[in-house]
Amino acid sequence: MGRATIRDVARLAGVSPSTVSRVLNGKDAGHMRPETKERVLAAIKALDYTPAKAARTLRKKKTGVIAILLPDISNPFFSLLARGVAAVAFEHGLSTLICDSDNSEDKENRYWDLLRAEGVDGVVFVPVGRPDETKAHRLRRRGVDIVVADRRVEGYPTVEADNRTGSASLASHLLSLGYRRIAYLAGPPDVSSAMDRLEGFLEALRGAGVEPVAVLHGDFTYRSGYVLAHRLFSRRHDVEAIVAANDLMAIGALRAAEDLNISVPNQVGIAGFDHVLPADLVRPRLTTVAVPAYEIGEEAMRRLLRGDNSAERRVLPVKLIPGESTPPRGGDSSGEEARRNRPRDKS
Amino acid sequence: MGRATIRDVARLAGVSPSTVSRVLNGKDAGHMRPETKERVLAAIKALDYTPAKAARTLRKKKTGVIAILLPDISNPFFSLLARGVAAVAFEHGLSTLICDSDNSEDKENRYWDLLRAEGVDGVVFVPVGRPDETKAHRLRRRGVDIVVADRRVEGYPTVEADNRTGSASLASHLLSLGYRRIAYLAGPPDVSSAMDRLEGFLEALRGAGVEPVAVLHGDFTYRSGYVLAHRLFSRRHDVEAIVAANDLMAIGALRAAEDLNISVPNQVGIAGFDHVLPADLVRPRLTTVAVPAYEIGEEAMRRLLRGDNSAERRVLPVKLIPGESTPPRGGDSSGEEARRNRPRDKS
DNA sequence: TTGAAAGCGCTAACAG
DNA sequence: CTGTTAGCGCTTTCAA
Repeated sequence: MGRATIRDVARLAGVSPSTVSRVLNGKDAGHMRPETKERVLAAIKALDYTPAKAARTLRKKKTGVIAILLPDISNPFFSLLARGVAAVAFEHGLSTLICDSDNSEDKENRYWDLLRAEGVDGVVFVPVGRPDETKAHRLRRRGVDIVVADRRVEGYPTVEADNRTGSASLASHLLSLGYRRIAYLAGPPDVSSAMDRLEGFLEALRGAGVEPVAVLHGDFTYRSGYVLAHRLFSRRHDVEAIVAANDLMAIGALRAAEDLNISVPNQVGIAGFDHVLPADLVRPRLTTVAVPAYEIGEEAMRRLLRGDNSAERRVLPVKLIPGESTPPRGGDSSGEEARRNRPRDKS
Repeated sequence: MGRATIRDVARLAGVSPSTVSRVLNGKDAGHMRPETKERVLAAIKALDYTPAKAARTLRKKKTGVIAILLPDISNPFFSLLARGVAAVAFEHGLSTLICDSDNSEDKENRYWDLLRAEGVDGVVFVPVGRPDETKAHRLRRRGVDIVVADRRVEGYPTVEADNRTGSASLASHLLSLGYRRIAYLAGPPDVSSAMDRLEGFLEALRGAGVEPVAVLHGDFTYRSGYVLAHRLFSRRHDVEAIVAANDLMAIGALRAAEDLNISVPNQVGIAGFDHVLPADLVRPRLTTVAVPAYEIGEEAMRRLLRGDNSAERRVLPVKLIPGESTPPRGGDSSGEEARRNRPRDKS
């Protein structure tokens, strides 16, 4: 019933606990009689022995556990990122504790306390907003490495996507297709990736002498995309395209248009960011920018393993994915597709 | 640098370690001088002390960690279920270790070993296929509770959805709408929920004297739905409806139809199961059956907390969600919607 | 090449 | 009401 201990194994093998420990830890390099080792191994198998991690942790002050603290595991972008982290961790014999802060800074802070008590060896952190750095700092001071993923936090190693460039290329793409009256549904102002996307977009637009017809801030959820687009459509009737800071918001906008009998892409074009699965499932297929979520997770975990604590930013490239939701429009585009009718619907 | 210990706190507060421990564990019920407690609390704060979990675990033989072992965290159904588990666990001060077996029985088995070493207090288990019960049994023999979620494993407590009834009601729904030539895209034969859905469906069909035109097995992924439907369409041209064992496969079928220029729902109706977010995002909106994934997770975790080890099955109700992907067709339906043209496309 | 002994940080009798 | 003591299961000097 009660699990076997190292002493049980030692007794059965007729050796001392230290010897068993040495076998367990591969500290028998060369200088251990093969026969002794055999006996120990046999005893381990006979008793179905597994070393208690807690005891080992207590001695070594290493838990073999890393955590990933993120805002919402049911968001496909984050679950992909988490998979990337876990895969690399698993390869290196580390366990992954997934902590879902549920988009709440309060819960996030409670998780920091938990992680501290748990004694995790490292944390991949996707902050909810502008994080209360003190919590993270305290852990860090105790020698726990922290790598921030997908977003930026001052003074921390970061692995993120090239949001600025990607967003700029999306803007150029739309401009080249003939879109001019463009509204932007941004993410939360305190999230770096959201702001990078917004700024990259505006910069490219302004570089071409174009001003957005509106910039509204949401919170990256499907719901907020729907609400913002709905509001926008009821206020303005001249929008040619809506660009959202992520795919879920873009899909929300798509649904809002649908509910208002505004045809996409005939009357209005829509684009997103991330290239998560739903962006491909939706019709018209979303024009978006592919962000390598899984790879961001992998790279963040690798930095953790490397103990790379420099505040350096690692930026992964992104890729424009043209979809059917933004067909060519107006006069100056290449226009290989037949022009759709684009009557403007009043109200 | 090195974290403070209980002795440091005791020294600073001028008390013994046991007193600090008592404060920490709320074992001061009534009989502790308030002033003493104050001093301890002050010392704890002054030293920014957090008890080391490893040491506590070593003594109490409880880690305060539960695990959820599942096939794919990036599947929206499972990530929702995981959230339900984690939410209840968090409420009770337990940490959740999410283990993603990546649909591989081998990885699943390696995770069992890890969980054993980790000394988790309980496991919510969504098996990949028909699980190698020996691994789970060994843990169980050590007093670790295991609750199986979403699927059934002989001899284990189970929390699942009423797949059979839900699938039967979906079948009846389609029959009442006038569908007769129906193909079924099933899940893996060794997964109980897949088989329950299949059997419930066939039973209802046969109860009405109808035989399915085909039954093909896939693996619950979007991809397999696409492939199977593609194959089906190229072999038969008389299918009136495709019903898939889950929404992702149904969406795959939707895309296959699209790629073959078969109009949904005009030429063929499509239905799924689960009611995950993508089912609502897709157009036509999918007819499906809502499965309470989050609640399954919550209930599984609650059983774990209760130590309810009986092999009893807890079955949660599901709900038919009619969508636009299966409009009324043929003669015997109520037909509140205008009939669509339904020419059969050859090739 | 192996064993003995000390102790990681905490909790739980048992005293007082 | 509080302190003393004895480990939990493991690793790691230090000796032999």
